[in-house]
Amino acid sequence: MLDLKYIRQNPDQIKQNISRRSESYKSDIDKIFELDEQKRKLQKQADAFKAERNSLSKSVNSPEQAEEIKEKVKQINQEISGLDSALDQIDNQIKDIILFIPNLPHLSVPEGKDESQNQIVKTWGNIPNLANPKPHWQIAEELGILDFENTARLAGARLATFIGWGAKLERALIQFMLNEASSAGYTEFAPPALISAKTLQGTGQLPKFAEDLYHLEGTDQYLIPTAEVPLTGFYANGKALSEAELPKRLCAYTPCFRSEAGAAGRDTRGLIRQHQFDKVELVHLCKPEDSEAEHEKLVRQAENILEKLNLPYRRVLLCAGDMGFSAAKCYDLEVWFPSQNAYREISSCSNCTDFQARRLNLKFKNKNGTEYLHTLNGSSLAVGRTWAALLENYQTPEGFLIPEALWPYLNNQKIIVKN
RNA sequence: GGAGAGAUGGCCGAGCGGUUGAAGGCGCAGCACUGGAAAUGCUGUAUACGGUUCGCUGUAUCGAGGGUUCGAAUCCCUCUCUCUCCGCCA
Repeated sequence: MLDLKYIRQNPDQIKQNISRRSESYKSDIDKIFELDEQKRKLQKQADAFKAERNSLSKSVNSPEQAEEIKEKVKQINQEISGLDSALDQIDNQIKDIILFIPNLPHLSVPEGKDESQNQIVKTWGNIPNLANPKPHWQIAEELGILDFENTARLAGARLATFIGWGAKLERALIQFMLNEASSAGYTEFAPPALISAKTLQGTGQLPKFAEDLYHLEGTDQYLIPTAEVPLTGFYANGKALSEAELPKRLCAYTPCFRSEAGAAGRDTRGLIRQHQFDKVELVHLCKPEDSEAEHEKLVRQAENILEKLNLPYRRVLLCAGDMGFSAAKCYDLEVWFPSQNAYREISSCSNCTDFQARRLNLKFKNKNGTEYLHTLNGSSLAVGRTWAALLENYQTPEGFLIPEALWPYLNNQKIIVKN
């Protein structure tokens, strides 16, 4: 959520910046500016009436005196309730608009409307030299370690079952990723996969992206689309964190659930786009002045996983028009998929500045009072896509090789072949 | 799911219709005392929004929402959460 006070003071600057995402937000800013002016005018009037009522009530010392002012206060109360309900209405109107406006792009974010204008920051690793690379689903189904067909009958499309070494590899990757985060100083969490509408509003998935989520009928709960939601929301309990405990660096493995509305026809085969997938997520909570450095640190932590698994990847800085709703700046990590002859997203690392913190009321305390935190999140990594990338990049005619970093997690198994 | 008890500032805890935005204590900060510290003493110590001549000042907030009243932390209603007991259950 943008800062109302900041909109009030710098409407033109905000309009200019937000239109880097899309011109359509300019009129929203104008509307908010207008409503805010009305609101302050009404509040001033209401406060004056309330002050008068308070001083009249305080002046009462006897029942007789109360009789004298009853009529007067009743009139004042009528004025107040009229003004208060008008204020309420304006507040709701502002909220209805502001909750749908995305974060302002950071100054270092390049101009651009879509992914074609993203900037490749770096490229790492050697692309394997494979004659006719098979896609991961073919390798996996030949080995009998991944199933889509029976799963579709059991549960529906865009869902998979890992079997045997496939299941073990999935579990090993989770364990490996969590251990890497732990040894880098992250605190491990195991949050619920159910989350309230309120928290989703706090992190920015609601109200705008409701159709992307699974909603539990008859409740205000949803399945989490990412552990970012419970982790970022965890300390939003109204109590400010102390400056000394910052930065907080959290990690969690969770399943993630996405309806993939609007993705019909895209990535229909394989593990790239599923309704349920595993992910290890990193979240940083820090002081505003630290968030850029924390962002670099977070991306490096995710890159470290790819490097230890020796998977070729590149880092991409997203342009203003391609960033997610809550992000002010975002790096995507893209891993090489030989069968597609392309890099595909495997992690998205965002600096959300104070955007989520303001929605969640997430603050810390310093000498001068309280201040909104900056929140950052990133995958480290999407497990299913990592699983798929390993099979493709390490494929052999008979199966695939396990990268050395995972040997300890798989009883020193070094290669998976058909038995 | 059933029965009961409770929710007050960073923490503990008083208040149960008006000078209470909230006693008292703890904690924290500053000052004094000290060679330094402890102990002691004094002073200060919620948040949000608005106005401001930037000194202040108005409004709101005692789990949340609504009601009664000239006036609500205090009375009434609804909801949420926590604890205890019972039931059910991985």
